[in-house]
Amino acid sequence: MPESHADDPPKRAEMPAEPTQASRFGKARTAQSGALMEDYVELISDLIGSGGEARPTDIARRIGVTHPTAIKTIARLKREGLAIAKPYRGVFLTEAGETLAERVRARHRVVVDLLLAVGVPAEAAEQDAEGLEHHVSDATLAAFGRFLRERG
Amino acid sequence: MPESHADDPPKRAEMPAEPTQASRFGKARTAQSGALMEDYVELISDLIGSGGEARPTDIARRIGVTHPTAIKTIARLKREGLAIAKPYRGVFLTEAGETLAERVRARHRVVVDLLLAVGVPAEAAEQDAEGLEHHVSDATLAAFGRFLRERG
DNA sequence: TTGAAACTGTAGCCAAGGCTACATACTGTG
DNA sequence: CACAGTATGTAGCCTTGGCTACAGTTTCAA
Repeated sequence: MPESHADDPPKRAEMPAEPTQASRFGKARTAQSGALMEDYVELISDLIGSGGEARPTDIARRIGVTHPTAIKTIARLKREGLAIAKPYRGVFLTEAGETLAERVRARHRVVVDLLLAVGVPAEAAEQDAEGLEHHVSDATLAAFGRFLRERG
Repeated sequence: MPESHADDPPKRAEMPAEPTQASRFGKARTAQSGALMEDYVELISDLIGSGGEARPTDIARRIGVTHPTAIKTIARLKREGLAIAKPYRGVFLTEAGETLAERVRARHRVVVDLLLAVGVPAEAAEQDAEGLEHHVSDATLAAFGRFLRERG
């Protein structure tokens, strides 16, 4: 969404969400934006790591969307400097993309492990983690790690 | 999004996501759709329960958006049978809306408690719960409840 | 080597969820 | 009771993330 246009001076009428107690909502909402990107980056990294190639069609199938949707998102990945892709030649991650992928993957693991540790059935854990992981803050992630370590 | 159009017969070219191992993504994505609705419904219920009125401006401020955005979302709530609102007269929940609100509230509590129980700092717990709760499946919620009861 | 099949890409549409700008209704004071 | 100020509502625009339809490339097997 509003990807920092750097043009605020004019007027700015209604300033929403001055830090009242409940503007926690805003945070969750904004965070949600990057979720898709993270999924793509993680998947691309996996595909390359385990097979060699990340083709748009495979990505689309794995994410569960049609290929034009995947291609459009990949274009956005490129715009944001996370991936590179020449037409008909597969998708690759930039340095930044790889870094992000690694971070996402690590977080995913911790979330799944935490869910399992508190007794969530394996299947649900894997499935829910996909949705949950994008909303886990650093503080919470750290707490999860601690919990897992302290009761192995 | 594509809210079940009941019109598939024609052609349907590309069927995305036949249950391959990784179509778990789709689930998380779809679930995300209802998140906003849930937040609104919960908030409206809170406002009514604790003060008497749920006005669009208050809702907007609490959610952290401008009032036209809130009004538009409230319109959607009405369309979906979760709320009723006559112009200039505040927003109220339907039976269905109240039921949903109660369910959301209960889930929120469990999620926060679970986070606290595994050692997440209170502030982060409250904040993250807002984003996490919409992705917690029934199975996982049940597991959370069990965990809390069995050690707590 | 040549074509059919599969993959890739483009165009154009839609709904959700944001925003700003403007218009209208309410309400409470003076 | 009038009117200023606030709350509501409307219009119109934007981006994201979906989709279908169609067009252009590659590739692989006859």
